[in-house]
Parts: sequence; C-alpha cells; structure tokens
Amino acid sequence: MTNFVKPTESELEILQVLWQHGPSSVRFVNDLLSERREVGYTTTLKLMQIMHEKKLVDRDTDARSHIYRPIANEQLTQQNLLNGFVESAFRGSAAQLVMQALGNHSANEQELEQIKALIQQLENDQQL
Amino acid sequence: MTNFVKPTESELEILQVLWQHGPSSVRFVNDLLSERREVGYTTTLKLMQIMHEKKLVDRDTDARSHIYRPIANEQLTQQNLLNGFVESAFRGSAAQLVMQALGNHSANEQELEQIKALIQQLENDQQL
DNA sequence: TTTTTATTACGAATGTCTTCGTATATCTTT
DNA sequence: AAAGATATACGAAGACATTCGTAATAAAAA
Repeated sequence: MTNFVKPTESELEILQVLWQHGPSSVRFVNDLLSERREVGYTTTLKLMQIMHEKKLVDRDTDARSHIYRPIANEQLTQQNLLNGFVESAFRGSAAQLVMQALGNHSANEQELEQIKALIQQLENDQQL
Repeated sequence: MTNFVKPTESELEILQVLWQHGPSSVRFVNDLLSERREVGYTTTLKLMQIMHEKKLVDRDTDARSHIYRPIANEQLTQQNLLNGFVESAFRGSAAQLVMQALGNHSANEQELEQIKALIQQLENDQQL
C-alpha cells in the first residue's frame, strides 16, 4: 500500500476483466467490454496504455499482441477504493456503510451466514 | 429516485456540510471547508452554483447572502452512491463489500451488535 | 509476392471537474 | 456621502478523462 493510484471508472472496468480472466490482450478485453456497451478498439488500447504509464498494469511485449496483467490484486484495490468511499460518502463510518449495504442490497441466506461468522470472529478476537 | 445525479467529490464534500449543519450560506460552507484544506471563496461559490444548476441543491435568494440546502437527503444519496460503487468495484456483490468493510475498518462492539441485530431481522423477514 | 488484416503508437478533439480572477452590485462603517 | 467590505455572476484557464482517427508496422492470407 505504498502509493495507491485510484483507477478511473473505465480503468476499473478493464481491471475487472483482467482480474476475472487473467492476463489478456487488448483484443480480448475489448471484445468483452463490447458485449456490454459500445466501445472502439483503439479506445480500449489507449486506456490500457495509459494504465501502463500509471503503473496500474504490467505488460509483456514479446509477442506482437501485448499481454496485460494487473499489478495490484483485486482485494487490495477494493480495500483502497473502499477506504476513500467510506470517507467521502459515509464520513468515515464503515458501520454505517455496512448497515446501508445490508439493508438495501439483500444478501442471500448463505451470505448472511458468512457475515455472521465474520462478526463472531471479530468479537472473539476483541476479547484478547 | 427518479433520476439520480451523481455528485462529484467536491460536491459531496459540500453536501456533507449541508447535511450536517443544515441550510447554509456559501460563506459558512467555505469557512468549514477551509479548516480542512486550502480553498478559495469563489471556488466554493462556483461549485454551489453548479450544484444548483444540476439540482443537487435548492437555494433561497431572498437575502443578499443566499442560503443553500440539499434536495436529496443523506441516506438516499448514500444508497445511490453505494449502488454504483458496489457495481463497479465489487461486481455487484454487496456481501463481498460488507465482508471487506467489516474486516478492515474495525467497527466497535456496539456497532457490531447493531449489525447483528439487523441481520437477525433480515433473516426473520425472509421466512415469511 | 502482393494484398488484406491486425496491432501498436500517437495526436487531437471533446467533455467534465476544479480553480480562480474580475466585474458588478449591495451592505456596512466611517 | 464616501470608502471599504462582502456577495453574486460569469468567463476562462488548467488538469484529467474519454473517445477516436490516422499512420506505421507486422503478420496472415491470397
């Protein structure tokens, strides 16, 4: 967590593809994005080049078609984004955010169990 | 929730002041913001005027010093922001976000109890 | 080999966000 | 009333973010 560069919306969309599918070419990423919305190939290319400059991704340029991969993993990035989000939208109160998230985005039974287990664990740790 | 306009970072900062302190003048908002960082008066003024155009705030122009107030309340805005955030950063999984939030931003004992109670309630409702 | 296709690099246009200077009007103080 | 302080309106500059066209190059197909 030395220095976090916040990805933009579009950049995050690309990172999602890379996290889910592993190292990928621009072509592959653009094909996936195109399924969801209109986006030109060179637009995706340019974004990925910028992400490389920002050191959000690494790339292998051995083959003609370069292969990109995220530098930070998904969890760490989520954590950094979450910190900023809690700060700006929830005045720093993660508990408030959790309440809102649970209240409106219903989680399923299994997820609720997982969350309960996590809380249990947190409470146990706190006793030490 | 007819049509949500997403406030920018700076706009959200101003909304926070209005939610916390009630209807305020530009002067008041700018004084508060200035305690935390360098920001010119006309910068804050301009932002609040733009927020008025975007219909993020209403204003009373009876007195020379106009009084601004948020149009949407804090909870509703948080909910809208949260939906977008869960979508873009957590692939739509609110449960994942909750786990991350609980894991790293420790909540205190009382907050954990509140969250547990909420989960209990959700589980009860689900049985109907 | 020639033509077609695919890929990168790059520049530039457009849009949005943030910031501030300046002009004008209004209120307050002297 | 004159001078100073305070408010709004407005334009514009600078920084990013997003998008795409075009040129150059490399690979694949004909």
